[in-house]
Amino acid sequence: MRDGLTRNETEVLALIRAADGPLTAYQLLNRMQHGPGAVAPPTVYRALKGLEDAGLVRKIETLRAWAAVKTDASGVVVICDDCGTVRTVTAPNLFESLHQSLEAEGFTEARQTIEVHGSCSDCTTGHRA
Amino acid sequence: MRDGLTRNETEVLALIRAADGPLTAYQLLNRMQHGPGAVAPPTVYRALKGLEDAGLVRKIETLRAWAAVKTDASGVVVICDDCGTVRTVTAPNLFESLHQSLEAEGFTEARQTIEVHGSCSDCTTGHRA
DNA sequence: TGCGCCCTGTTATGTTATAACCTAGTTACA
DNA sequence: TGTAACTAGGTTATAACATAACAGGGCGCA
Repeated sequence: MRDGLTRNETEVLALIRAADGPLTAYQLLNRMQHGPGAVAPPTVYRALKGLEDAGLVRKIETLRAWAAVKTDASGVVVICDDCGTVRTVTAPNLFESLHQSLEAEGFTEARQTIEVHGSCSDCTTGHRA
Repeated sequence: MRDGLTRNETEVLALIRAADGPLTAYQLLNRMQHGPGAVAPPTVYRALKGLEDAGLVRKIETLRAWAAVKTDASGVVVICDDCGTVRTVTAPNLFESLHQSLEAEGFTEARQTIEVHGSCSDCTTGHRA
């Protein structure tokens, strides 16, 4: 039974939360190496695994990077390719619709990955170049 | 203007179509090396890029593997974790629902990745262990 | 004290993907 | 014919991502 985060998990979570967008495992590794002590890839990946199991962090498959997005949210992951931010957008109908389509095929879903790339409202309306 | 497939593209497409499930780039590489001539990773990746641009194959992000699935199909990618097969399931309502949710957020979609893992009807009904 | 468990460190390696540069064939056209 | 422009492909090297396997230390507890 796990009731808290380990030292490495805490550090990784803090780094991800402090970042503007998702971070790759090796970006995390670099940042951790600026502190004291040696850090190797397995340290980062173990922490990410723990955080993912705890539902605190999620891997963005299309970016091979990790974001502080709740995994239990019934939302799709939305990635702005201009500013790099990642959010979830709730789309309850979507999951219902998906489930129905799959059920009709006799397919039993275990997990979905739904990631949408595009441009967020801030970037579209020209807040940035 | 491209009006046909190159030699490497033809070979890669044939290998993917002949396979039961998706193949990784390095599985393709191995199979191509059984033929005459040297083959290196860029050869495979270039061919995959061409086939993807032509809409003939698609990368399954969650598997880091490639399948002969049309990219223009308005369907979600469905992967059976038991037998490894990949198909698309059409879910027109889903894309409509997704588009509406994103529009409401002011998000302009460029491309979606929707992959569902689970168990297909054949495997669920016990045709296999 | 001794055992098991969890977390961490360490070394090495496996896997996936691309950069950069070079060569050959084809076409277009002055 | 000569050559510029383009496309495909080959080659070398390396970048980027991920995990296997083993060792040690701290802690709870019989």
